[in-house]
Amino acid sequence: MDATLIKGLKVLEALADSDRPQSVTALSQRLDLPKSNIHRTLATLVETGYAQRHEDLRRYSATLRTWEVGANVISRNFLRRASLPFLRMLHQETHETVYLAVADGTDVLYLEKIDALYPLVKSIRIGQRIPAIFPASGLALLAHLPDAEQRVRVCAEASRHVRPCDPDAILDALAEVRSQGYACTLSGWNQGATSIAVPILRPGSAPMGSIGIAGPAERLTDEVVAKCIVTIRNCALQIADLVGDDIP
Amino acid sequence: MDATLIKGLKVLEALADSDRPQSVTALSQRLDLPKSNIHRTLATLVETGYAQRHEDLRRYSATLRTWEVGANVISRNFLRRASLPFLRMLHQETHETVYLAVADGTDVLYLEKIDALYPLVKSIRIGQRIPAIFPASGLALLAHLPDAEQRVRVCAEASRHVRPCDPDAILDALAEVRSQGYACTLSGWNQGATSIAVPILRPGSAPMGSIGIAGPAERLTDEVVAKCIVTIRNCALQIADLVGDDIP
DNA sequence: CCTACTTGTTCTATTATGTAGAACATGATA
DNA sequence: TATCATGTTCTACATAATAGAACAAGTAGG
Repeated sequence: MDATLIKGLKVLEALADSDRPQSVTALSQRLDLPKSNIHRTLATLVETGYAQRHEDLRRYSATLRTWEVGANVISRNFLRRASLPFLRMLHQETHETVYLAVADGTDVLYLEKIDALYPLVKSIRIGQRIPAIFPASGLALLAHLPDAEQRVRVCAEASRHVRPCDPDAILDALAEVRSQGYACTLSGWNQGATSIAVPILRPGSAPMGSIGIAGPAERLTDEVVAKCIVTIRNCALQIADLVGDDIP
Repeated sequence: MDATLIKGLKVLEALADSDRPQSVTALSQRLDLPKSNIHRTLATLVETGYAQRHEDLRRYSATLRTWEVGANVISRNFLRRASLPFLRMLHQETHETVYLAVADGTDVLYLEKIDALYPLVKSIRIGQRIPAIFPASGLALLAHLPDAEQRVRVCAEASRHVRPCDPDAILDALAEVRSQGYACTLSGWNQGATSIAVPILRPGSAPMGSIGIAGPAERLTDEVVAKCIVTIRNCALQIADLVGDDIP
């Protein structure tokens, strides 16, 4: 129900992840909706300040309005607020890229990141969504789910990819991640990048998020990693305490 | 037109700037819409992932979905991307809070900020909107508008406030800001905070944005300020060059 | 324990409102 | 100039959203 609202949001999403302004017909084809429909929806979005017309009057793009509303939401996110000082500390100590991620369905969503002075070539982006089975941040989160839930999510996601990703292999890896308390991908998602992630755990419920560090394999040697893990784990514990106090 | 879409966006906005989850009736009163209307709109927002129900099933709040879509928009914003390295540099050199703002109607919108180690008590927030006539960032932007436009915006905004803000006094201040090339508020918006802002100018069109620095008056003495202005102005020039190359 | 009150949900008649498809306008391309 | 693609407007139509009330389910107070 509320088809108009759904369509409007879809149009907005389409505009938001387009590199260039979109024409009515382009959107019409992409969303499989009649042109007249898109036309009116865009008029409404322009009127409400969520979209704007390009100078040539033929193309439309998203304004910063969506971002502004979204910034409101994230600014109240308690996990992120609690984690920020620890991310800063972690960055200060390691000088590498550090991040905070949460689980969202079978994906991870990156809530915050502080880049190293020389950031990775293919670095993650704040607000980015990645299938949880690939990055360290995702593995750390999946590892501490109840077994049944874990299996469901891994299988659901693995089946979507053509790449060799055997569910059982992933589940085995997750078992190890759980026992050692952290996840480490050597060059899984980013080539040449090592990434370590530690879950933020609250006893008796699903992990709230994960924090971690990423950097080039040359800098993140075994010794460095070993040292980092202690620090990161410490941060995760403190964050969990902070959040636990406030959200029972 | 598209009343449903407008209502849906309004409900989403209302959720996004609520500290706590909102009930159907609360939203109904706040937006002056029938309960049944809100009820259905919320159901749609939940279905599309933009809102979620609280555990008690009686209250609703915004999910991170809006933020995620908005993050997509801001990540493509060229001014912000061009400015980021300079903001980092500025922060490295001064160790104070630095920011990037753009004009939006009679307001300024803060696109980016890097906090000092000990941030101001009442610091600005990324995504925050403030009447342009108050902060240094806004004055720097207003100062370089055509006179007519400037007058319109200042008067429009000044009339909305009960506080003593005489349009003519502001316009005089703006003339000075324009001639000296930067804006400086000693304790205008934040008490005890000094803020300096420099416009990012492109010849022949409205200023694209402003960058600046903010810190406690004790640290930002006259000498420090004088030194900062040179650096900031330099950054602004380089950003303008960068953006000018790409967006003709 | 019962009564009032608030709040969420469902129902229904009504009509407005958005829909689809085509026709029209516009401007670019060859 | 003719053709094509694309944006815009129109219109008859039926769907889909509306408002208001009625109903259900808790809550608080006496």
